[in-house]
Amino acid sequence: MKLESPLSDMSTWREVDFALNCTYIVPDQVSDPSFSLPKAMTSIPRNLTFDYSADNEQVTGVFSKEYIPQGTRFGPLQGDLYTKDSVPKEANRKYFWRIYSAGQLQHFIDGCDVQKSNWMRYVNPARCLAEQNLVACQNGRDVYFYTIRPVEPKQELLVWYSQEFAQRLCRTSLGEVMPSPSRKSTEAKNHYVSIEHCIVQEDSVAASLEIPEEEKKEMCVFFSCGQYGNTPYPETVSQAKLSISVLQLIYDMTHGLPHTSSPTLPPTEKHSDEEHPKQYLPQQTFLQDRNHHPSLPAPHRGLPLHLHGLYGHREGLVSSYPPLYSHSRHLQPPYQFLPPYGPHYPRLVLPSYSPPFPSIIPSRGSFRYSSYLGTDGVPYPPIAPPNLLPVSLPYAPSSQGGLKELTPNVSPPRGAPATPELTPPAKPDSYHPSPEQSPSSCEEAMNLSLALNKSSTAPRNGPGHKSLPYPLKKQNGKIKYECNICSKTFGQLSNLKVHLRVHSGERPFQCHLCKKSFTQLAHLQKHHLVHTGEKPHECQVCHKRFSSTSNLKTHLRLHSGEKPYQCKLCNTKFTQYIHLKLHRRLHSSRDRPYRCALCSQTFFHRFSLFIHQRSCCLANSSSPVNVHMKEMVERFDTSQEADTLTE
DNA sequence: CTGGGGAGGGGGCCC
DNA sequence: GGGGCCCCCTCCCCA
Repeated sequence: MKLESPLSDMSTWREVDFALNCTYIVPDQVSDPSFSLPKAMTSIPRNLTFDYSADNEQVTGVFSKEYIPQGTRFGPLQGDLYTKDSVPKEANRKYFWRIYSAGQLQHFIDGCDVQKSNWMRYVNPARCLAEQNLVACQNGRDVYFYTIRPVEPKQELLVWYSQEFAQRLCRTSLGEVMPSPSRKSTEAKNHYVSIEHCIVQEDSVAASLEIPEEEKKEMCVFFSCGQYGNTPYPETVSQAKLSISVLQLIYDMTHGLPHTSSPTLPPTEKHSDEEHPKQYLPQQTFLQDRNHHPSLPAPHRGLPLHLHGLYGHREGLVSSYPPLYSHSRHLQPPYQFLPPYGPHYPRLVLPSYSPPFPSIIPSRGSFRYSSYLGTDGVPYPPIAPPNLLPVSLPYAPSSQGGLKELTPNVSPPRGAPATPELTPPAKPDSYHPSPEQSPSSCEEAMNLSLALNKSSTAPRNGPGHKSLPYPLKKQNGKIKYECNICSKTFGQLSNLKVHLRVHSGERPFQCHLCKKSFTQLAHLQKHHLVHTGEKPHECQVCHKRFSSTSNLKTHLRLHSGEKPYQCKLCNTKFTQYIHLKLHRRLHSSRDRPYRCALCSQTFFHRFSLFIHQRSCCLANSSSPVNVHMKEMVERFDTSQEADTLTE
């Protein structure tokens, strides 16, 4: 059984890891005030679309219009903000999201009001892992949705909480109310039995684990709640306990039982999704999917919707099967993280994006960090030192509410899995959290700025944060402004501010005609030529006209005969670098002259071989880190920078 | 597969 | 300091 899907790589991520390592940022559409629709409708990004009910009266879900890569961030969620004490009495809590700070509930984001909220309110909760493609994370004080797998065109976006998110909810919602399985009371044992009976039947996964027999049941439950992999056992068990508690709460709530009764979940019934399209599945399907056991049954399809924890009968979502993501400390970067991408996915977050082999890269002025974006423009997954990261992003999407919704839609259960207030906030230590679940780790998840730079003197706030003192550096006697995300420096603050849009996803300049938006006015102005057909730049030789000087310059090479890009293997020359790149693919690996004596891998450049032998060849070749290093070396080897190096 | 054009994005410099 | 202009780079599309 292999657990090497891209998802398995993200399964160990904490919320901060999503913030750090997400590959693409998709900001909301900037609402046009002339639209007669509320922000919740108009803010939807271009690559998404709504699905409507048969009468076109209500939004029933959010679908992708095109392929969306794994590791894409949407958000943040917008809405009214309420503190615990300022929640209006008449508030509809079904769209509440709870925001925590230092383990304490800090405020709610209420997505109910379509004028104040954004499109994310319409994202439906996933019924099982198999269909979940978004994970909700609290980064800073915002909630973002990250794609945890590629989303195919016309696929519905379905979200569920991150592990940490769910744990916060559970911890504060359940408190001491739930029986702790660790007590091994009769009650708890019954609890185990019923859970096992209903959820963990035929589990061959746990059977394959080398854990004490008597504890496999706990593991099974744990697996059923979305956990898997080689998470250290004690931690795993604690997760199982938590999940059991949540399951029980859901069951009790939906059966009108007091929390402490032991559940007897209904027997398996077979219903097709067609018959009950919106019924929500418990986590047995997680077990199947995650562990590649397609043959395993998927019981409990007959469970009523609320039993699956989407929207409780009182208010909002109940977190019934949250723990999708282990918060294991053994974070592995998402090395298989680079699917194809589309034009809507700007390059983004490159935390501390120094070259991968800084100590051995020759110091050349032309060797820019952007080289490591790869020549195909796809950023490498960063190897981010844990103390360097983007925290809260600097620019909140512009909020232009004040519009009227034509077709009000405020009725769950369709809608995002909000985080309702189930019970009064619990005492922090109510269920003996493991070290991983300690308030400190909780704080880490919720207040990234505190968590990440505790030992650093670097500014704790995100770029563009109000209080951000832009880090200054002196280089050759000149003041440089440093980006605290990617450490790139700029001679002028304005340049840094523009640069920060790369990370924030802010695109303040929008084309009135096609609604495309840009980071710089000049780009918008250039773009306008697309619509006007204007071509201001004329070739003096053939009088052909071009919209940009760059394209004219490329064109002029045709007249001059200049072909600056040459293949080192066959000496073929090209006028454009992209052509050389495509050409080079034709050369098979045997054409690469530099071969590693240890692993037989070949390279175009000696220096690549040098890097390879000192970085990844000798290491365990199957480790994700090493796989990533190999990819980096491969990209370097085929990059323009490598060509410019002297032997 | 090659070659040409179109378009977008990042960043430096100057006003 | 902010904005405008310009250049370079990269990628995509298509013949």
